[in-house]
Amino acid sequence: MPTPDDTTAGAPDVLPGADAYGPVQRRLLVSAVRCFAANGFHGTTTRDIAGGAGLSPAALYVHFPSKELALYEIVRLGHRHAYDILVAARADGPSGPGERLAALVDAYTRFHAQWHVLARVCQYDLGALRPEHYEEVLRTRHETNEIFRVAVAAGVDDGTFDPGLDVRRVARALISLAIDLVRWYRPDGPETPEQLGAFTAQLALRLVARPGGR
Amino acid sequence: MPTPDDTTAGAPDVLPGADAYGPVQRRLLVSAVRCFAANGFHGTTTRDIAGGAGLSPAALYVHFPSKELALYEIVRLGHRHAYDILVAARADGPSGPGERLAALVDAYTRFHAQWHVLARVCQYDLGALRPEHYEEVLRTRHETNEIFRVAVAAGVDDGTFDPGLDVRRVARALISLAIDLVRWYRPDGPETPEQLGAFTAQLALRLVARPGGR
DNA sequence: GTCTATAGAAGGATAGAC
DNA sequence: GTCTATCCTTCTATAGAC
Repeated sequence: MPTPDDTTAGAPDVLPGADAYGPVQRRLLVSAVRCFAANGFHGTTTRDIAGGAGLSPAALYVHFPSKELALYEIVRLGHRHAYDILVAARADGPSGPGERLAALVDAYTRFHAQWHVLARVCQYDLGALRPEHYEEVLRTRHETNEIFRVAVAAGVDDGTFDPGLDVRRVARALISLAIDLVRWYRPDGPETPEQLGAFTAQLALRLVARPGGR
Repeated sequence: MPTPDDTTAGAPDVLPGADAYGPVQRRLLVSAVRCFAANGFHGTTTRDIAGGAGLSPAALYVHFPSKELALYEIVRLGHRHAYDILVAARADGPSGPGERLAALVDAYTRFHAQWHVLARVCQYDLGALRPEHYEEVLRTRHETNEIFRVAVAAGVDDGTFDPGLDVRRVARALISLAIDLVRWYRPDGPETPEQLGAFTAQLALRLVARPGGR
């Protein structure tokens, strides 16, 4: 669906929901995401960002009041998109706690693989946000994590999962499995996002399974 | 064992094996680890590092030829220490594949929690290393990961673990569980490194268990 | 080995022409 | 909205006194 042509009009492969921006803003955000992912916020200059979008250094400030606000826009977009994907996965079709949890882990893992450039920025550069922006992002993260905790708790409560599970810790582990891949995932590797999602979902079901059950 | 007194002589709580350095180098490295962990390599100035050690900006260059080499020293120390801990855990006592894998995951998790400030730098700031230093660190990481792959394979081969396991992917998942905690672990939280290690080791055994077995 | 002082380069952000 | 030019700050690293 997305074309790699980010010079003209295509929605680039590092920015979901890029349609919400004008073409120049979009090019700047795409350039910023790539720069931040490669060198971190503090390792990226405003000249890098503008240059990557084919603009002069000053042009950045026509579209964003500061480098930090460009980062905030990116991080907000990424977190919002991840949240939306989980909500959609949760609503998808009627199913029991196992299927539902597997769908969530699958979707969350696929998200981090498919948008790994953006996801990397969302995980590694949070500390560069100003305190008020950081707090706002943390709120979204909390809601996202809560989806997993509720999904694990549902299976524990109705007896589908191991009743002895520590819900918060298990949910945290599932989130770790999905997120940590931004540290090592490369799109030219042997695994597709779909394969990674399916495998991680399998692991999730192993983690919550009843001891003797199958 | 370590005292929080890093002004005079104590081995500080962010630098294992600090005895290998002189007192001033040690103070500089401790300051650098804390700064890098808090703000990243590019977000840290040489003044921050020197100031944190109670020295003038120029003093850093008496002990390290550049900021990057101070980072390299830190990252090398952290990776070496993690590797040593795994080798020690692997050698500890006679046991089957399950006990051995649990011991590895336990030790690796405890390491990342106990030395979370250092571990954070080792995970987040690798990209700031010069290429030749980065390559060297990658070699150590490969050896570390190999320990987990061998431990998983041993249990698969002798039938203790699920024979259908994908060894590389499962080992990678176990490593993810241990490493990802540097992203969220805080020492003032409700869990001790020991509790985290024990819990993650439990999860590891669930991941490798035979489908029907207990 | 530590300091003060500073060189020399690069960074974030702005001014003003077009 | 984009450009060139530049302000002013901050940065890494060095010079030279003590």
